Amino acid sequence: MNNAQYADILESIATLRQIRGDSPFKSRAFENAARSIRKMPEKIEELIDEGFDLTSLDGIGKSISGELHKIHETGESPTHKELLANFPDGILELTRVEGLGPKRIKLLYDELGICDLASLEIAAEAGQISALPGLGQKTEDKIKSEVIRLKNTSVDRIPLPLARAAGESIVAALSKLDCIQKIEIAGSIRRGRETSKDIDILVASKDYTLVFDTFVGLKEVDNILVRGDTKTSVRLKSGTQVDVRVVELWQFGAALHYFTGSKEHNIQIRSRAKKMGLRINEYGVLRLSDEEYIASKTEEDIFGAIGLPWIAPELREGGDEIENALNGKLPELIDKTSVMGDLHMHTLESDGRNTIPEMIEKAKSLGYTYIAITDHSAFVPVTGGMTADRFAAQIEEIRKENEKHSDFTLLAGIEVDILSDGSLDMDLELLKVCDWVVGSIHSGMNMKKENMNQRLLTAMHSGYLNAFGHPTGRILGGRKGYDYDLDLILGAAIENKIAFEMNGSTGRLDLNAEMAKYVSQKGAMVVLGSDAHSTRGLDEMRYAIQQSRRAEIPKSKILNSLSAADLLLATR
DNA sequence: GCCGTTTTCGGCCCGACTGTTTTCAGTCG
Repeated sequence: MNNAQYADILESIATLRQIRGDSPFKSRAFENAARSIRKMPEKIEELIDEGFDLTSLDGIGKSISGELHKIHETGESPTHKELLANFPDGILELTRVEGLGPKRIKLLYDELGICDLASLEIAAEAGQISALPGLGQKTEDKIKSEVIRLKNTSVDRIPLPLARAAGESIVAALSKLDCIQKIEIAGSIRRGRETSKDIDILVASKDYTLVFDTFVGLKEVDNILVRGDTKTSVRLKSGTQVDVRVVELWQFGAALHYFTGSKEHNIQIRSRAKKMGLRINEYGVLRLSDEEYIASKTEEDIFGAIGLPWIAPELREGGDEIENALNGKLPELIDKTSVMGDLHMHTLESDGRNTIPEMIEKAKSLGYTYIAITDHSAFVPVTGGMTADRFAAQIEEIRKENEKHSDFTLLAGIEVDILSDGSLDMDLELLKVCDWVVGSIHSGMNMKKENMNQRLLTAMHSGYLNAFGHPTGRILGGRKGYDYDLDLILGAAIENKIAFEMNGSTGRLDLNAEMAKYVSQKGAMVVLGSDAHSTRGLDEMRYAIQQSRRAEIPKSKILNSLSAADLLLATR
């Protein structure tokens, strides 16, 4: 059983206990433990086998440690089992219904026996819900439309790049208003979580009405969920929820911090403030003794008021970031200026849409001093990949093009297919003379684990690879990824100086932050790549950068933070 | 259930919005 499965059980316990009406603090304890386990790179099973004391982990005490041991031994938690005996399994799906929380779910179950979406729909159609105390016609109508919506949507979370793109389009539209003084995407998108449940946008303006009128009138908007004085939420036609919050300019920093979250980070920050005789809300830091706001304008002010340095949004997940901030142990994070070049991109030579000079021009505008062109090899026909002849010709072309630039280096590279037997889909002599080789899997992804291990080991030991492209093969919200023994392949990669890629392209984010942190801590180098198929695609480097920040990867572990000359030395 | 800049016991963030209420509970982030 992997960490996610342990976390799922703890989360299920948390939700069921809420519905049962237990202390909300006990529920939260299970949620905290679940989150802690989910983002931990070490495998909980191995820790238990090694006799590691789980209570030393964040949010895990004696009781939950005991649960975890029982799950390890028997595959099931007694607490979970007991809860499931009281409530049918399907009751958990009711939490997806907007407007239904634990109290109402319990009421619906106790009074009407509602235990899943199907029985909820029947009761709503029969008018039984509006007859319950505290619930009326509007609630019943809303439930009906929610059931219809949920029947048509299987996923509740959308991949970060899509969420950000949707958010930026709304920001662009609202920014046309003269009354907007400041506008920023907040929430999980700002923190760089790989999927988002909704899009949070913060606005500073004096004309709240105009902002909201414009917002709800946008063509992407399907319907208005709530509209108040300072906050409006809509659902887009795509199904995504967007929340817009408007504050005064002087409150922007406080509001940005509040609206960025995470929820657990905010709880910890506010608890700390409380102990210092302060109260933090979205308007600022309030000194309780005289009810004066002592900080509001910037996030730095908010953190400063409680004796902390500014903490990067990517770190605000309610883990150990506050403790680290206090001890001066916040990791140094890279930013876009740390990335000197992009080492994964495609051109018209395979399935890209732009020429080499066009890619160079865009790369220069991003501040890069080098790029590697890495068109596909021929194995997967749909990519229009290169045969040996074509690759040889492209290397020539790249050498000539490189001559034209004094302040920029164009590297000859390739994204070569790792074939089923682990051999590489290219003339090996050419791999030897080119500058940069990304090895990737694009076929036979469902191979059995043992075979995949052998395939990758063969490739890793070939002596030709510089990087392992999109190393898990997962697609966000889609494909799960290849099955192989990470530690085994990681060892071979380190031995052969092969970097693991953090691929920023839409839908991939592969490696993700958790795995990247793991491989980096184990000693592997990481390379950030856009996997661009057009000049615009080069912008997706920012997702690789942001995930590397979440993973707390130091600059010294990022291969393309080196200059071209040092990169070539390091990969010899 | 967890945890400790005041704590091994007693706290555990804070406010907006809605609907069903005649003053507030429930939900949400």
